[in-house]
Amino acid sequence: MISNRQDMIRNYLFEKGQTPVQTLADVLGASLATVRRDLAEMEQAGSIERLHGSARIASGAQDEVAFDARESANLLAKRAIASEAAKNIIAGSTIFLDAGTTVLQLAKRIKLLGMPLTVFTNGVVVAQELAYIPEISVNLLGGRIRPENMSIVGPLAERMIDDLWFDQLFLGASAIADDGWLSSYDADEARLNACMTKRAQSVYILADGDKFSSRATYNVFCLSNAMKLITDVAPNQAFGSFAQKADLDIIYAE
Amino acid sequence: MISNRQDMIRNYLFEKGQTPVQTLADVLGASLATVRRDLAEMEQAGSIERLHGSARIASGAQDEVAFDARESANLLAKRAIASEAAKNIIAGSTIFLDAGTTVLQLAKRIKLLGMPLTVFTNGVVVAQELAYIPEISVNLLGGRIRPENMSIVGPLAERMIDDLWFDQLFLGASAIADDGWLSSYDADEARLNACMTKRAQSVYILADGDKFSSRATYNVFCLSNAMKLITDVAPNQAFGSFAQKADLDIIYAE
DNA sequence: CAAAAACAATCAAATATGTGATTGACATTG
DNA sequence: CAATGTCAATCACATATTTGATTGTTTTTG
Repeated sequence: MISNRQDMIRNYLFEKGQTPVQTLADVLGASLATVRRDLAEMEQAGSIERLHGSARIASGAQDEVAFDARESANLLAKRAIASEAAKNIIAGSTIFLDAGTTVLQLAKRIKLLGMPLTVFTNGVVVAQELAYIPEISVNLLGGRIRPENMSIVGPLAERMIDDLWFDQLFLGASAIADDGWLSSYDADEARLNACMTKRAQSVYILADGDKFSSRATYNVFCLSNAMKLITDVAPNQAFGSFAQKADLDIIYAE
Repeated sequence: MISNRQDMIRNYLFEKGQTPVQTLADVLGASLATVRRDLAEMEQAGSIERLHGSARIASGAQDEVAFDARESANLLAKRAIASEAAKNIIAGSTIFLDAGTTVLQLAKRIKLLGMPLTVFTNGVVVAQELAYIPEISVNLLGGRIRPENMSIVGPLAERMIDDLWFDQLFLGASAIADDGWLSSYDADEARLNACMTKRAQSVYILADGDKFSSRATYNVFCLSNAMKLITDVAPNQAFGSFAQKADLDIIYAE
């Protein structure tokens, strides 16, 4: 249970910020000595910083923890959606995989497919997941790395995508409002996602139930009946009426 | 010693290919049961394939093992060279890091520098190493991923590099012949490396002693006195005379 | 500078893990 | 289909690791 407790410490520090060692020991039901040992290890590994009597997430590791947290959030739903999405992939085609955590699960599914494919992606982790599969040729967009989710964004990436064409695009969503608009927390990412949809034959949006009825800062585009939405639960009334009006193609996983 | 033994199995299978379980048990001095358990784990993890009575490296994992092996080969020398190279980096500059295992060690050193930097690289692992450092802006070249060392190569990468300019370029070398020619095992990588040198103010070549007096298939370029070579041991007679004639700038680490 | 708190180091007990031998089930081969 | 070899599961034993208490030292703070 060692790594488990360290994960708990990480998560606690991430949520509550700087915390006294005593508090951590209380919360975890472990002794001070044990907590201190864990903290020493984690400091060595660079994921936290210790002060006298307390600890906090290392300034550089914030994004890393956040990414891990998002990856495991609603994991079962993401897996189900990914499996459903994978059914639509045909051997020999050229597909684009977005850089979200849901799409990362799709990459893990694709790995098991054993199909020849050409994959483009702007997700560094996605690329790494597929790189060693001999049947799959993996290409990465160029540009600035956005550490929050290890995605590649910026003008260099946008320009590169303009010269490409994909059979299928698999896009994760940060937030989907009831009026059908997708939005993102990062301006560059929103722009890039919008660009992608213009360069693909067919577009799949992957979103678990948590993403509905929420908005992020930057609009990406509005769902249309040219796209397919893959999700795990039936959306609410308000979105449902939009979906019906827009004749939206919704696929339910599991 | 658990992971150690599994590493030994991996390496043995990598060198000798498909091997009976009995042989592995003999070589490792462990019981059949233990070896089988290890094999079961490693199969689960996807790094090997088991047949009846024997095992071999999984077809997809060849490159991964080879990369790990290269990373730990002559590690101390690489670290020393990396430390020496890091001394030349000045805060606020824009540098390019190649995708080799020696340069990966340099990235690990840079991580500890705590300097603001703009880093471009064609090494996915290098990019990942630095991505979470807040002071450092990391940019990745776009293009095809060459799984052998997780580098990005190909025409897309070459085109992208043509629009960029770097203060310093740090280049790893696969092989350095006695006549001063660098060479590489991959055509694309050789081309890309050659391109890089034209886009940088100053060029540093990082090469441990193992790289001297050897040649790979594809020529990259010939060392000149416009470049600096960082290495750990004095090269041999033949190379020495070339270095003197070319007025080569050689920096010795450690 | 003195009191209080936090710390690292050490130790013994508890727990977890790795290990080889044995068994019966399964697969391969002639 | 029979003989051989390979396998996964289980057991008991040995070894490593984790853990909390205790110690003396270091750091902080009033």
